[in-house]
Amino acid sequence: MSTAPANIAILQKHSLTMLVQRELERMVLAGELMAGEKLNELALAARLGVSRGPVREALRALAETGLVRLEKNRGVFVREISVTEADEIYELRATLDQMAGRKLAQSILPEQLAELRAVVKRMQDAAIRDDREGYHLANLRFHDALVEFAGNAKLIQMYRRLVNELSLFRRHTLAEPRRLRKSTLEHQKILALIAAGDAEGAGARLHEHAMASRARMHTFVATGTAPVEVRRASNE
Amino acid sequence: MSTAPANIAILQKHSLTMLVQRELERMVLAGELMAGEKLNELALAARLGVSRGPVREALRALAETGLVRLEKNRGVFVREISVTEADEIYELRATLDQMAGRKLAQSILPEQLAELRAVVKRMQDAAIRDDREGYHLANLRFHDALVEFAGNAKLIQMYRRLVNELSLFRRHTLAEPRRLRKSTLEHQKILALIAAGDAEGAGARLHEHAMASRARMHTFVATGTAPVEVRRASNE
DNA sequence: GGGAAAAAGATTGTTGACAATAGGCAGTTA
DNA sequence: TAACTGCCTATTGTCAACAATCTTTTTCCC
Repeated sequence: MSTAPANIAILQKHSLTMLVQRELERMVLAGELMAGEKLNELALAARLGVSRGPVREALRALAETGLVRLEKNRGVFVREISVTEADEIYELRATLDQMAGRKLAQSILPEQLAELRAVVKRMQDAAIRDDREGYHLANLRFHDALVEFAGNAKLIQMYRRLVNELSLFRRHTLAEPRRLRKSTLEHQKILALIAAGDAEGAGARLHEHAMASRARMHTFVATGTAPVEVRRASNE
Repeated sequence: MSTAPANIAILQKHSLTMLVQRELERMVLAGELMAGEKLNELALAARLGVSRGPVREALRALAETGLVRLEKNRGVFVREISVTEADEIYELRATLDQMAGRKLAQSILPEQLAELRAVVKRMQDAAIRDDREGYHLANLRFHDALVEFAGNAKLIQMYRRLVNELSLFRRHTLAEPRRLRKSTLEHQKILALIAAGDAEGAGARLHEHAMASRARMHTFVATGTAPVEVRRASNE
């Protein structure tokens, strides 16, 4: 445990409800609470060292963000995202990505461009090392930063909510090495279009990019395996 | 009051928290609770005939939807939407409208088309009678139906949340009669594009449509009056 | 009279207790 | 054996009381 003064300072700014909400969200996103799992109020309260009140309030809030589902008199469950719903989210995300790309191409600052390039570099390194987890994290960060830099607070809020919900979908189709390298190139291309100020081009490319990952999800669901990349006639 | 059996049935399906949440949302959207107003938990509980528990839970949920704002140890306030934020919402809504139009143009059913045409008819009638309230309602319904018929549950959920938040923005720039008639024509044009299956055209037109209303909002905010329509050289 | 300090009041944050419901178990009946 | 009935337990829904914090009013000093 940490020092008492620090905890006091934290409590002065945040209520227990907010802390519990944040912690529960973390647990869900980290997979400590699994999709479909039933959440016992008393058990959670005991685990977090608070009473049921704050836990209930936090769960009500989380239900609104889509991370949990309430059933009257039956309890709270970590939400399960169906293929249909995941599909809808992918589609929406494609639209939001497109909007972000369009906006960012018209407004990007040098330091933002530098950060995005650094992230792509991390993706590249991860791809070379075949570090799928690292690649995945960098990929998330790339798109999050893209949307963040677009400068629309509501957009980033909605985008993050969608990404969170999607994380409840069955664990990501971990791609094969070839896909990682190819995807890195796609990100570089997107970044180039943004840097060039090509709003429509960047937007279209991002939309495609998101829809392609939606298609891969479908293939994965249908076959139960990562889709085999069709070997292109070109190099590699 | 209604009959006892009916109330029992309602309570069996919905908890007090859910009922309170729904009622509070209604009150906020109806303007019974005004933007910026402080909400007293005890007063609300008394007014609704429940204890503070359900009220607090409902308020936590509403905070997540953006209708209220929480300040620790200070209370809950009906959210106020700044011009900046309204601007962001308008922009996002334009993107979502575009997506809805694109999708709907590829999938619309005869009965959906009929319903949308009926709504436009209501707009037309309201415009002729100079019934601004009626026009406004029909306009809301048109866009809501459009998004609903697009067939993406997440999309409609997001869209409605944005529209709700926007209703907290200072009361709508009630347009002059000429604008009403012109706007009706725009809706007819949009519907025609959708009916013709022109996905890109419908989407683009809807985006424009939403961005124009954003621009009118800005003019309204800047001048404090409804923007005067620039008389076009063409026929009325 | 003005302003700071202190006390009083009001409101929120948190807790524990009670009531109501769902789900499981045993016992009974056909 | 299968299905039904009635208890029992675990869990959720709701409430009221207590503690902590903020706000307002009063008091006191200059």
